[in-house]
Amino acid sequence: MNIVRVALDVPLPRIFDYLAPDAAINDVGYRVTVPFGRGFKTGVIVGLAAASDQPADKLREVTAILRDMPPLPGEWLALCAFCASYYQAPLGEVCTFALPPLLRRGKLPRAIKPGGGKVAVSPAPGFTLPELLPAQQAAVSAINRAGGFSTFLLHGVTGSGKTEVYLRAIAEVLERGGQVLMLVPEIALTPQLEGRVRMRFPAAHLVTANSSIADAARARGFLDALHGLSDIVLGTRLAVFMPLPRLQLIIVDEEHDASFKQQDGLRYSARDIAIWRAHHRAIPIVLGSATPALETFQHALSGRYHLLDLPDRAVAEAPPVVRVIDTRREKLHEGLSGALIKALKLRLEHGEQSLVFLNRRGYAPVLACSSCGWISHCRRCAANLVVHLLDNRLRCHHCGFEAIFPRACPDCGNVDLQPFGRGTQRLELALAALLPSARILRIDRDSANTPKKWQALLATIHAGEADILIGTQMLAKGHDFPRLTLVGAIGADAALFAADFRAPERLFAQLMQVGGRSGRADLAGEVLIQTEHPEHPLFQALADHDYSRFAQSQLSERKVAGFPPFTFQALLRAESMTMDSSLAFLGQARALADSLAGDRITLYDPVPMRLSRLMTMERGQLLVESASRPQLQEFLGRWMEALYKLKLPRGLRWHLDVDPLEF
DNA sequence: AGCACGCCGACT
DNA sequence: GTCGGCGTGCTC
Repeated sequence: MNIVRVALDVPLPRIFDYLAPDAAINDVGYRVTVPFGRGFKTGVIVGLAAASDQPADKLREVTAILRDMPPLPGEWLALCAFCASYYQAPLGEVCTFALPPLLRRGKLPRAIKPGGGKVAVSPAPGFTLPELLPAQQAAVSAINRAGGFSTFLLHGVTGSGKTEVYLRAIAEVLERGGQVLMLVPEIALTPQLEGRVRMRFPAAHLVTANSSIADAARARGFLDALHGLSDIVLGTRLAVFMPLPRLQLIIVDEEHDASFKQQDGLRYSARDIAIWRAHHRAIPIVLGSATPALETFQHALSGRYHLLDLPDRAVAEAPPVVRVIDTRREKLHEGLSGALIKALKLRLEHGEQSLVFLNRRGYAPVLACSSCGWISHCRRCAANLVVHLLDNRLRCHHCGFEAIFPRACPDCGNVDLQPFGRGTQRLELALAALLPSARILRIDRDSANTPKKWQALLATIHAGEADILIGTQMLAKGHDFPRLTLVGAIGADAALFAADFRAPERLFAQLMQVGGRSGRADLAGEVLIQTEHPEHPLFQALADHDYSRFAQSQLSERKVAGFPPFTFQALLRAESMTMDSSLAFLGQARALADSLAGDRITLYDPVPMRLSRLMTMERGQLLVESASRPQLQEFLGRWMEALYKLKLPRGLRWHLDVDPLEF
C-alpha cells in the first residue's frame, strides 16, 4: 500500500500515482502536495494501491500529505467521481472545482470554532408560525414521512407557499439533528431567503455558498459543513459540492432554472447532481417550481417523482387576470398596443405600479443603413451590434465589443442610419414621452450592473417612488413588489417560433414568473400579453393558469419529435480560427463515433453552431442522441477515450456537453 | 493546461 | 553567430 492515487487539476482524463511510504489506508480523501513536471501541485488522494500501472522509474514521491483538515469523506469523493464519469470530465478537474479556491491551493482559512450538533428550532421570539393550507400540510407530511430516497416535485405558483413548506421540512430535519442543503438559482435571491431562514431558525448554523463570497469565508463555510458544524447550507449551484456528513434533506428551489446548469468549464447540472446525491445518501429531495422543467414534470407524470401540488395562492387572493392582446390588426405606438397604454394610464391614475416586460436590453437590436443595406455587426462574433443610444455606442452583447455610434454608414457614407427593433432603452424613452408624469424605472443588466445599483433600484421600487418599471428577465425572479398590479409583456413572439425546441418552455416559465409579480391580497393583478398569435396554445394555457396542460402538450410534441426528455443528448463542440477546421475535427470525431456507436445511438452531422462565431472563434457542433441513458453514457466513455488520443490542429479546442440546454 | 525541448528567420 | 518563432510531446 505504498502507492497513492492522486486527482490533480490537469485536463487529462487520468489520475496520477505517487510513492507514499508512510501512507495509511485512511489517508484517502486527504489533500496532498506532489511534484508535477518541474513544479508542485496540490491534489486529492482518491485511492491507495499496492502497485501501479506506471513503470517504477516514473513514480515520484509525494511531498506532503496535508492532514491539517479532516479527509474529504468517501461520500464526497463518490460525488466527484459520479460527476466526472457522467459529464466525462477528468476526476482531478472535478475535485478541484468542488473545493473552495483556498483549499485547492493547499491552504487553510483561520482557525474554525467547534460547536454544532442538534439545534433548537424555536423561531425568534414574537414569531408565530403561519397556518398551513391543507395542500401545504399534505406536502410537509409527505416529505417528513419519506424514509429514504424520494424525489418530490413541489409544484405551486408564486404565492402558493412553497417556501413555507421548505421551512417546515427544514425544521423537522433540524429537530432530528440533520443537515439541510438548499439550492437557489441566483446569488441575488440568497439574501432575502437567508433572512427568512435566519429569522425562522435563529439558533441554527447557516452557511451560504456562492461565487461572490470571499475566498476565506468560502473555505470556512466548506470546513464548517465538512465538520458537521453547519446545519443549513444555502447557495447557488456550486453548493451542491459541499460535504455534509449529517445531510438529511436537499431542496432545489426554482428547479427549472437554467442557471443550475453550468454553461462553461465543468458543464454540470446542480439539480441533477443533487438528485444523484439524495439517491446515494438515501434521503428525500424536494424540487420546487411553478413551472417545472419538462424533464422533471415527465418524471412526476410517470410516477417516478412524487408530485406535491399546491393549487392555491396561500394569501387570500385571486390569480392575476391574463389577457392576450391581438396586435395583428392594430397600428402599435412604439410597440405598445392601445390596450396596454390604456391600462398603464389607469394604474398611473390609481397610484399603482406597472411593469413592462421586454427581454431585450439596449435601444435597438441593430443599426442599419437605409441606403446600402449595411448593418452593424460585431467583428468578432456572428452577431449584430446593439444600439445603446444613452451612451452613444454600439455594443456586442456576446463578447462586449464596443464601437462609437457612427456618424455615417461606414460602407457608403450615407448619414441616414436607422435603429431597427426595440429594446428597453427605447421603450423607456417612448413611455416617458407618452406618459410624462410617470416616474419610470428601467431595470436591466445596464442599469443594475452592480449589487449596489440593483439594491438602490429595488429600494426605489419598494418606496413606491416608481410608477412604471421596464425590465428584462432580471425583474422576473423572486422579487415581491407590493404595489404592482399590471404586467405587460411585449416582444414575446420572438421566442414562440425560435429554432430552439426549449424556447416555448422558457417563454412560458418567464411569462408565468413575471406575471406572478402582479397583484396581492387587496389589489387585483392583471397581465397583458401582446402577440400576433393570440390563438397559440401557450398563451391560452397561460391565460388559464394551466401549466399542466401546456406541459403535457409540449411533452407530446417532444415525444413525436424525439426530443428530451424522451431522448438523452450530448453535444460535442469545437472551436478554432476557421469553420473548416472546426467542422473537419467534428467530422473526424463523427467517423470515430461511427465505428464505436451501437445501433441505439443516433449520430448527427457536424454543423456550425447557431452563434457560429464568438470572440473570433468559429464554432461547430455535433449532436449525439440515444433513448437509453446508460448506452449513451457507455458510448460517450469510449468516444472520449478515442477523442483524447487525437492530435489536434493548433488553436482547436473542443468540449463535450452532456444534457445540453443551449444549442 | 503549462512547460519543456527543438529546429528555422532577423538582429546586435 | 544568437534570440525567438510556435510545432510536438509529456506530465505519475
